[in-house]
Amino acid sequence: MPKQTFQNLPEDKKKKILEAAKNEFSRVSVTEASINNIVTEANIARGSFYQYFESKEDLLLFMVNEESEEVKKMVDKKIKEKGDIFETFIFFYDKIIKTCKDNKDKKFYKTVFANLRANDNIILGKAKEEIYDSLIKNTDTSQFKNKEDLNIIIDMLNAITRWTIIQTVTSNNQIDIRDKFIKQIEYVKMGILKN
Amino acid sequence: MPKQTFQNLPEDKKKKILEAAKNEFSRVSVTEASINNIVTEANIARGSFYQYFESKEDLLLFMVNEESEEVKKMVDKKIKEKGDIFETFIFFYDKIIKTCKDNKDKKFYKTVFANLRANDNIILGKAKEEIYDSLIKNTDTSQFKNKEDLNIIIDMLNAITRWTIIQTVTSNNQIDIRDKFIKQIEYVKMGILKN
DNA sequence: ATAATAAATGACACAGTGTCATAATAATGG
DNA sequence: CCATTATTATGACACTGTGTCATTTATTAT
Repeated sequence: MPKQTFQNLPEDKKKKILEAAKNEFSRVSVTEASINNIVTEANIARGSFYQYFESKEDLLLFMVNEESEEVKKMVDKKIKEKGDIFETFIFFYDKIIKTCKDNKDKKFYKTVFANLRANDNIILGKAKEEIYDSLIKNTDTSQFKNKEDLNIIIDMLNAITRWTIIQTVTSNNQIDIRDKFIKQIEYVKMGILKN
Repeated sequence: MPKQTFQNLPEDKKKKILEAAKNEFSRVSVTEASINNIVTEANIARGSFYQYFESKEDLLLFMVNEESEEVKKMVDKKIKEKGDIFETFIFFYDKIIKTCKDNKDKKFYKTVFANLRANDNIILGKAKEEIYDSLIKNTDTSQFKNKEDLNIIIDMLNAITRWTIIQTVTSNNQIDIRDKFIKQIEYVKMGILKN
């Protein structure tokens, strides 16, 4: 989280810094991002950056967090509606892709997702845990063969959805990919094999 | 691929360089890896590195390639044996994990896998395409509900396996994770829902 | 022995990092 | 109102790293 100093800043200054950061993080991954570029564009001294943030990772996390919270709320609502875990994961996928497409941030989220580490989650920070908990609590397992395996199933759906999101973001024919995704979810529900 | 100059080097010199590189790549991701560290440990001049390799990415790819080829051959053999795509993916998983555990390289593969980009595949280079082709060609789809969806199914299995590998490599209780993986594959085969 | 080819070297110019002592600005209260 | 204290801003500094290239050294072939 950004330091208090940053929080205290006048709105327009904050905005300018975040804008500059967004440009840099749209260009390259966090690791390759240059603090120099950010401070130059934002017209602040190099030292100031370190007054505001622990690191560039800290800054990026902060920028992504807000959106994570948003998605969390919507997913939470969705699962509570019908308890349908499959529908909810498709909804989650659509939500993320929509976020990527929002014109302003187009390149930003694309770059962020494409440069996730193998181990990183799409949803970061505590929002991730909270979504997981909500899914566990609110999923209707009455039609499941085995209710105790809910966590395993969520994990699997997560793996598939995550991979699809990344494919989508780094590709062009996005409709095709979504169709495949829907089919995959169907297979998970009903099985690949006959009988 | 390394330049001819590197290929021409005496074996022990090559070995020393690869050894140094392995240490560095075990420490941090490619992006963070320092060519300086490698040349210092290998006792070669900085300029020499660039006589041998295009970049550190080039070097890492070369180091991983051999293993990729190895895995490719074994997977190819496996799928040709019975045509069982599910069994083959589990076999693939076990193969990769075994590679990671090979004492010498323990940290190396762990670091490599943990630092994959979202979009990178576990198997790199042309070996990846070849495995895919072989799976498509040799899978027995006679029990499938829909033979035409084989590519979609492979994609899904790939997503799940990939995620499991990464979880395994970056975690401790690996047996637990493998068990979950087996269950997930079973669900994919038979479906989560009753009837 | 000499010419030609290949390999090795490290200085160079550049880009980026995080820190820190100091300067500028704002807030507080007597 | 000024003085003191707290907060914010600054950029030089010492580092570590990058890729290049003219030059030196070694090897090979004639």
